Amino acid sequence: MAARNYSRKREAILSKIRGTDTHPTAEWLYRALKPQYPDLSLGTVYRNLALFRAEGEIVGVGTVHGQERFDGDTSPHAHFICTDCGAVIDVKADTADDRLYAAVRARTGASVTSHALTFYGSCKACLEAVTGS
Amino acid sequence: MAARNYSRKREAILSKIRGTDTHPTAEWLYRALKPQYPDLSLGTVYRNLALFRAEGEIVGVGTVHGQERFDGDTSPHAHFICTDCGAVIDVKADTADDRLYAAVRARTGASVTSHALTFYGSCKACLEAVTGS
DNA sequence: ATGACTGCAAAGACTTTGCATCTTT
DNA sequence: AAAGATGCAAAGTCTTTGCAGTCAT
Repeated sequence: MAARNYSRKREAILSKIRGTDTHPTAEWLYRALKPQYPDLSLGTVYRNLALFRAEGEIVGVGTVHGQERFDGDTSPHAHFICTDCGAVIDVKADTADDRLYAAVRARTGASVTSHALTFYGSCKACLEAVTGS
Repeated sequence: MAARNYSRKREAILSKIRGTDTHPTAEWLYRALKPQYPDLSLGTVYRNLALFRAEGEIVGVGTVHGQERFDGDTSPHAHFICTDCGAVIDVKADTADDRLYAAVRARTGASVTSHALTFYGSCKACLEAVTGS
């Protein structure tokens, strides 16, 4: 069962993810923690992210511009992803209720454990950058 | 404006995508077409997929087990993804209506152009493989 | 001590791209 | 001929992993 030992860096990584709403990449976390943990390695960040995800402590939001984005907020909510700048923004609205789960289950014969609702488009900042307003 | 020339292989790739509901990967398409087009290269598949996607002729469904999955059916519908075997199954149910789009727009100030609703879990086949039924 | 965690660097996997060649128009 | 499309192989990115050393229990 792979008993988990305490790890200062692991705590820092989890804390960092939970302390931001930018839905960071592994690289972002690495850079953010590097100043405080000069000997931190990217491999450790990846390893811990995989661990957190396996344990349900964080969630993957999907791949944006080739990099996986993570979310420390595991409560059900949707996301908006800017296809221009790659920003991932929380959207506190979600309509996938129990009835929908049941419907998917009925139609596919599968066991449904989670879902993701994601919107795409251009974020406010990118829109304004174009119009110059 | 990059006028497009006719290409036998391009047609075959698009046709292949549209002729399956497996939401294939680039590799899958490559293998599927290789017998009939022995000199087809993987690069060509990727190039055309990128082109189709840019033109809205196909849609990316997301990355599953590290590989992007494509869908030739661009009509609005949801997907179920089996986290065990990676199967991607169409779900003809979707609740993201205009009101939701408007809500996201209002909350984020962004322009919303599309969305994706994806369910995760274990597909029927994988469930049965476990129980041995 | 024993098992877990990490740094480092190499390896892996998927996708993109440069260039010469062949096709389409 | 001019512009576009492709094959091939190299390069690029992101992520995973083997190994030896370090830390937690």
